[in-house]
Amino acid sequence: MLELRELPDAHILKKFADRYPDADIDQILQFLTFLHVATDLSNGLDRYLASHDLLQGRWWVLILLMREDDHCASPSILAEKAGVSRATMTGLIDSLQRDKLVSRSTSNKDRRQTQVRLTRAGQKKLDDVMPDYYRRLNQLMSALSKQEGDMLMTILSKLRQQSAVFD
Amino acid sequence: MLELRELPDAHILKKFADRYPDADIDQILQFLTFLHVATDLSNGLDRYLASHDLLQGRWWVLILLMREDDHCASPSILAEKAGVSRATMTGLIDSLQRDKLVSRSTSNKDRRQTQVRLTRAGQKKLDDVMPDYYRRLNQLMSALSKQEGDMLMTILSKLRQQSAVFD
DNA sequence: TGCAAATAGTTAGGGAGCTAACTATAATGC
DNA sequence: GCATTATAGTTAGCTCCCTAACTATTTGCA
Repeated sequence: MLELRELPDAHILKKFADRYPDADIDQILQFLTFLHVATDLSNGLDRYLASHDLLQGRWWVLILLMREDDHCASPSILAEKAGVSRATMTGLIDSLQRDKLVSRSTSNKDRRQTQVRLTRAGQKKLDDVMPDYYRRLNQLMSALSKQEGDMLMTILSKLRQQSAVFD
Repeated sequence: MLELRELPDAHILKKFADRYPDADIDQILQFLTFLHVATDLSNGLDRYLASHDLLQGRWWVLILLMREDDHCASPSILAEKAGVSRATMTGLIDSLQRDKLVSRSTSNKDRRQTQVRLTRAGQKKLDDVMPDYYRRLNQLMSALSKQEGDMLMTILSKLRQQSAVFD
């Protein structure tokens, strides 16, 4: 996602609105600011995770595995839940396995399937990362009042319902 | 940014809250949903732009050039305003130049500097892309009332002020 | 039963982002 | 006035994402 360090000022917005009459300045600012702030936060999260030799993709795989009662899942399931392609998941699992945070084994029932398992080192990695992550998240989200938090969820839900507008 | 197709349910959140006492379930859901919706919209925007042979990075360079009165800027300025590294900007300009949407020329005043200029074809590309983009944006943001739009900007501003929490 | 279709995972190749190192030019300062 | 330092841009090599194509295995149906 683009960082968009310079949002348009009034002069520029007018220039675009003149050439493109459908442009609605408030809507443009809301949308671009939304993407801008989300990108900022996402990059910030990645910087924090990088200090623990993780990034969002690898981190999320560990979390998905910890969610499972037996700490196991197949690459396909992980790919689907993480929202990445199976090919990308292969790479993420490769790199986590290299760091011994997960292990791979072939399923006995279906020899096409691989079982990915969270190792003890993987659980320890999460135990290192998560408490501080939650503390930082708490600091971030405490900037919003209870009402604002509720309103944010309402707004996000309405935007999500429109997510096909670009298709 | 991660797509996070499966947000946690109550059972999973409890499991994490038990192991990590600092976890605040509402805050986690707000934050993950925020990143999730933003990623959805960003991916949607990319899909729309891809139908015009653009992605956010290339598209934003064209917009930044159109903002300038003489439709010119240096790679450094463009990199700074787009929020990408100068190296990335070199690649974006290379590919836009290959498609003849921008041109490069060396500045006479400072021979280290390059002038990047929006070509007529580049302007035409924007004229193809922007009206429909604004119409789709209008449809998206019209899901929010005036109050909700204002509240969104307030919330985003508060979150942005906390963007250093992950540092 | 045996062959076609479906499924799981990986590999190959491409795009866009990054940092670090390099080249060319300009500015500064002894 | 020349050497040092700073600046503009590019190149090289990395990550992580993608799609398409490939291999191995299982399923299903004639």
